[in-house]
Amino acid sequence: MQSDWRRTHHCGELRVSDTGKTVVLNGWVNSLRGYNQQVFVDMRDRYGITQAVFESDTVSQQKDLFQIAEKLGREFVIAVLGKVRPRLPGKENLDHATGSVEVLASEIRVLNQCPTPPFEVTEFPGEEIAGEDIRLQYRYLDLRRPSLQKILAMRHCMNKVIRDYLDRDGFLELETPLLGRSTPEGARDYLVPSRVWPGAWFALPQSPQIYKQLLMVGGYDKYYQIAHCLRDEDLRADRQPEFTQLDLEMSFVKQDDVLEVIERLTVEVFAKCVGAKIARPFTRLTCAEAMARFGSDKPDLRFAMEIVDLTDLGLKTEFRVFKEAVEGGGKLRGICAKNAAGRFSNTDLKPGGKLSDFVIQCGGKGLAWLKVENGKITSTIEKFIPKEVQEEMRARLGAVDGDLILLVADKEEIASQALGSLRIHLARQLGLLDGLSGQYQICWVVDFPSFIFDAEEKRWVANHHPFTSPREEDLGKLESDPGSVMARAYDLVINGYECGGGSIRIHDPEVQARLFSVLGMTPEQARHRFGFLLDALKYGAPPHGGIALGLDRWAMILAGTANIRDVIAFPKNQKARDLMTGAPASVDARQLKELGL
RNA sequence: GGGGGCGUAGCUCAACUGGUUAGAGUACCGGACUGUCGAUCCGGUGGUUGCGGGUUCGAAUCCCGUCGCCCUCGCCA
Repeated sequence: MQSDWRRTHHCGELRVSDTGKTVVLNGWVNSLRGYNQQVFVDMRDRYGITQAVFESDTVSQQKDLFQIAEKLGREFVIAVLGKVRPRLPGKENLDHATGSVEVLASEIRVLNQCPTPPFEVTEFPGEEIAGEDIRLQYRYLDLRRPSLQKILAMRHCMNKVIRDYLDRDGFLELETPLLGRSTPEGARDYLVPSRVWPGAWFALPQSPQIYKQLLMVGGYDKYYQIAHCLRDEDLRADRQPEFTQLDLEMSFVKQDDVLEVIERLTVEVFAKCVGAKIARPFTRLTCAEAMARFGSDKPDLRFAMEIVDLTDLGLKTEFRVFKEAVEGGGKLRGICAKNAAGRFSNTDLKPGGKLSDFVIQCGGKGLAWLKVENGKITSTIEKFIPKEVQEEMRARLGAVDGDLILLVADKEEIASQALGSLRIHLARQLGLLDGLSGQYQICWVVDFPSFIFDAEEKRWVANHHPFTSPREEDLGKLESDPGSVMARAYDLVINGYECGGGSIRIHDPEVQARLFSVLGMTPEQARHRFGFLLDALKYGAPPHGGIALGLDRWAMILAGTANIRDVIAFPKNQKARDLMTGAPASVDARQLKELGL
C-alpha cells in the first residue's frame, strides 16, 4: 500500500506550471477547513504549505476517501495522491508560494495519527507562542515550527559557508578526542569514569585547545574543527553547558594573520547566511580603551552613550562621596542618557530606587545624577557642585535639554563596570536597541593583560588561558610584574556578545614553564599535569596561534534572538536539565558497580 | 549559594483595594455550511488558581514554607 507510493514533490514546490501532474505529497496536517461536501487540508513540511482538497463527489478507487479526510486531525502525518490544478480565479492565497495551486486528492494514506498537541505548532504573527518549558518538553513538536526550522537551516548555512571557505583556504578539518585528561584551571570539567581503570576519570573537553596545539606540533599548519565543547558551569541566556565552537589554529602566523582569516570568513558568513554587508577591517579597541569608553570588554557599539571621565571635576565639588573616591585614587565617571530625564523619576534615582539599586548590584556604592531640563540643571546634589562645574560636566557629556546624566564615583574598575552595565540596562529600557535587527557592529578587542590577581586564591590566574603567549617585550617582567604583562590575545565582539577569542600561543617550552610558575604551579605539578605539552613543545613546536568562535552565539545574532536555546535543536534548560528526556537521571546500580562507584 | 520576576482551563492571558458561581481568545468535542485558507456560524466539555500551611466572615489576591520556570551576580582558564 504505502510502499508503492513515493513522494514526488515537497509542500513548498508546486506552481501553476505543474498543472495536470499527478503528484504524491507527504506532510503534517497544518490546518483543516471543512464543509459537508468538501474539505481543505493545509499540508506542511519544512519547505512550505500546500493545500489539498477533498470533495465528496470525487470518483476514486478509494471509496472512503472523503470519510478519512473528514476525520483528520492537526499534526496527523499523511500522504496524498492527487492532481495539481490551479485555484479558481480570485481564490489564490498569496501568503504561500504554492498558493496559486492545490492538489485535488484522489487517494489518501494516514501514515500516523496524533492526539491533540499540548500546544499549537502553527505560528501566527504577533501572537504569543507557548511557554518555553512545555516547548522543551515536547521539543520534537516545537522543532516543527517554521521559525525554528528556519534558524536550524541557517545554522546549516553557517557550517557550510565555514567549511567551504576554510577548505578553499587550505585548512584541514580534523577531529580530536572527547575523552581526554582533566586539566586544572579554567571551567569545571564534566567527568566520565573509566570502567577499565576503576577510580580514574576522563574529562570531556572544555575546548580542543591542547589537542589543536599538538596538531600544530604534528605539522598540520592549518586546522579547524566544528567542535562540541562542554563546561560544567551555571547557565545564562547565552550560555549552555554543551556548545559548539569553530576551533581553528594556524602555524607560522602572527596575530594579524589570524584576524584577517576570521574577518574574511565573517564577511562571507554574514553575506551568505543573512545577506548582510560587513565592512572590514573591523574596528579594533584595546581592552583598556573598551573598559574606559564602554565599561566592558565586550562593548555593544550599536549605540553611543560612552562613558566620560570627570575625575578632575570630582575634586572641584563639595560632594563628599566624589571627593573621597577621587582622593582615594578612584575615578568619577558618567554617562549621558539622551532624552531620559523625563523617563526616570527621582524615586527611581534615589537610594533604594530602581536605577540606584542596579548600580549597587553592580558593586557600586551608589548613583548620582543630574537632569538637564528647561534650560537648567537639577539634582539632589546640586548644592554641593558649583554651577560652573555642573556646566563643565554637562558640556563634557554633551548633555542637552531633556538628558539625564548618571555619575558613579568608585575604584576605577567598579566605576567603569557599573556604568558599563548601566549603559546596557538603559539602552534596553530606552529602546535604543529596538528596530536594530539586521544591524551588526563588530569589533576586535585586543591587548588583554595576561594575568589577573585572584584575591580569593591570592595568586595570579591566567586571564585567557595558560598557553597564551605574552607580548615578547613583556617577557622580561613575567616574574617581576605579572600584572603589567600583556597577552597576544584577541576577542571578537559582535553586538555586545563575546563571539570568539583566541591568541598566539606559547611555543617555547621554557616560556611555558615560566608561565606555569607564575600561576603558582611547582615544576613538579606542571610536569605532572602538562608534561606531555612541555615535551611536545621541546620537539620542534612551530610558532602558532588561533581562535575559537562561539557558533551558538553567532547563530543567535544572525537569527536575531536573545536566547541561545532558540538556536539549538535540543538545549538544556537554565538548571542544565533536558526537559524532554529528563537527563540527567539516575542509573542502574549495576552500571555504577561496573564503574567501581 | 545570593538578588529579581513569574506560576490561573490543553495553550496564551484577564480577574480593581481581599468580596457573587474564577472569565476571554484559542484548542478540543458536537451540529450547520460546496471555495475555504488563522474559514464562518450555533452549541458544548474543560479549573486542586503549582503544592503545603497560616491570617480572615471570606484568599487566585495577603503572610510563611516548598517546588518549578526565566533573568541576573558569583562562576564561565
